[in-house]
Amino acid sequence: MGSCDTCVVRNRAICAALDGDEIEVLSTIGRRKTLSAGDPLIWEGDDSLLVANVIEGILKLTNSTEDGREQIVGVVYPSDFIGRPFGATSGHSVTALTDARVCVFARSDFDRFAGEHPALEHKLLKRTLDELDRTRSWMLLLARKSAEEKVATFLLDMSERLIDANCETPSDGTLEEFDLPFSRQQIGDILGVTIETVSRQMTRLKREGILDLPTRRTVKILDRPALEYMAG
Amino acid sequence: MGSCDTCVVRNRAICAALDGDEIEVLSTIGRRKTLSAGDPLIWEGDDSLLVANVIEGILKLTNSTEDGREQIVGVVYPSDFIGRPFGATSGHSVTALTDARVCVFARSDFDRFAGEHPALEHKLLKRTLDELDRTRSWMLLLARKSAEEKVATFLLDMSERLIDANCETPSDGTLEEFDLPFSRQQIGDILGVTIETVSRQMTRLKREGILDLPTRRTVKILDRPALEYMAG
DNA sequence: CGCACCCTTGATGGTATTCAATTCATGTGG
DNA sequence: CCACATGAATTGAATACCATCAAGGGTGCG
Repeated sequence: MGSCDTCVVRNRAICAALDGDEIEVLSTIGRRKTLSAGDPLIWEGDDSLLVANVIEGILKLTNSTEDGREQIVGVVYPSDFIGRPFGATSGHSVTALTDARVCVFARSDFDRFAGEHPALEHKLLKRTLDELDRTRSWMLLLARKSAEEKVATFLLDMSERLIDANCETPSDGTLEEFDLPFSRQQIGDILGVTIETVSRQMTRLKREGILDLPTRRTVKILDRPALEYMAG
Repeated sequence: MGSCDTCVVRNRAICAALDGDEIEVLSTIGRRKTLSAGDPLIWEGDDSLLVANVIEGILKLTNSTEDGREQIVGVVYPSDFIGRPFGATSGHSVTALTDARVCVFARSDFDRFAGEHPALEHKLLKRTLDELDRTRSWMLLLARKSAEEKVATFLLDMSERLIDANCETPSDGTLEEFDLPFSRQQIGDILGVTIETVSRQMTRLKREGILDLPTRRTVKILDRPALEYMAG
């Protein structure tokens, strides 16, 4: 039932393309779903049965080899879109990293609705193009950067991404202290290195006075220029 | 001028979404452009001024670090779409790998036209979603696979991609002998390894009787199951 | 024929992985 | 409240893999 009126991402998600009447219809085909950290939503290779908008929380998209090596190929935040419309199967798994709430649609329902609402498809297209650009830039990091550069790039990337999420954002637009929403293992899975390598690079950055690590999840950037230099 | 009537990719490119009258209009805003192997079309970071359809030839999309390391983040074939509509800047360079012909549009013209033709945007959206899936799968290869697995995966991928291009395709849908459209250096840039590593893996595959390499550009798969096993 | 370019092959070294042990944080029950 | 268990993170040592550096081969083209 229509809870779109109170939806916190109503104006940031692709739904923003719709007017009051249209959103009313969309709300009849979608439903809220709550996930606990670690819960899977979609499995790699499965039939593409559902798509969703993220309302709250963080989820990972992963690809795996048969022998169990895993790579995080994307991370989605509130207002981001999940799933594979207009396609038979999902190319990757989707799993909640934190407790999360999503707004799910049966793919067939969504496909039909989208076909009738070009403005919605337009927003989805822009989002997908952005995501493709971001993904391609990340390929350079995965394929060519050293572990040091990877970790430095990752930390700078996080300090940007978490600005919205953090209400105490300073006006100059940089966030020097924040809590990582990822474990060391997950950071490794994002960067394509082992947990030990992540750990060693982090402690080195701390030892060199570029970072402070008050707790395992907290990062404080002390020397941003140096970090940017290391990012390559 | 309207050369769409004779365009060889008319029914495969996104233009297939348009009827006769519409294609007439589109043809007035697009123009053919011929590229020689090595010619750049778009530079990474530049303002996004043009988009294009590939008519003939193969082009690479690349990202580079400041110190000159290059990664091929995508390869486009005839009927594929190039460029960044609805966006300010291009995230990657586009360069012809072979002699090529493309159909270019000023981005602003294309954006306007696309906005008025939802069917075109729909096709573009599907293409972009496909490309995003492919790109994400490639991330697993770049980040986690060994050089051996990378080369094996690459060769299998090529044997699939080149089926269309090759008219003598056998009915069973596998292509066991083909010419690589890439130099060893370019293969390295695609796989995120050095040219020497590519060379060593190729000769090893030959020595083990899995491949034959009659010329530098020609590959003949002798033992596909073994190659698939190596691909991981 | 000779030059240029691409590719191959060899020797060496560096970086990240792997395996292993220890420390640290968190939560549970006595 | 503290001992203890559990899982995460760190640290260390040894190894493997790939990059780098360097030289030589082959192919095609003027």
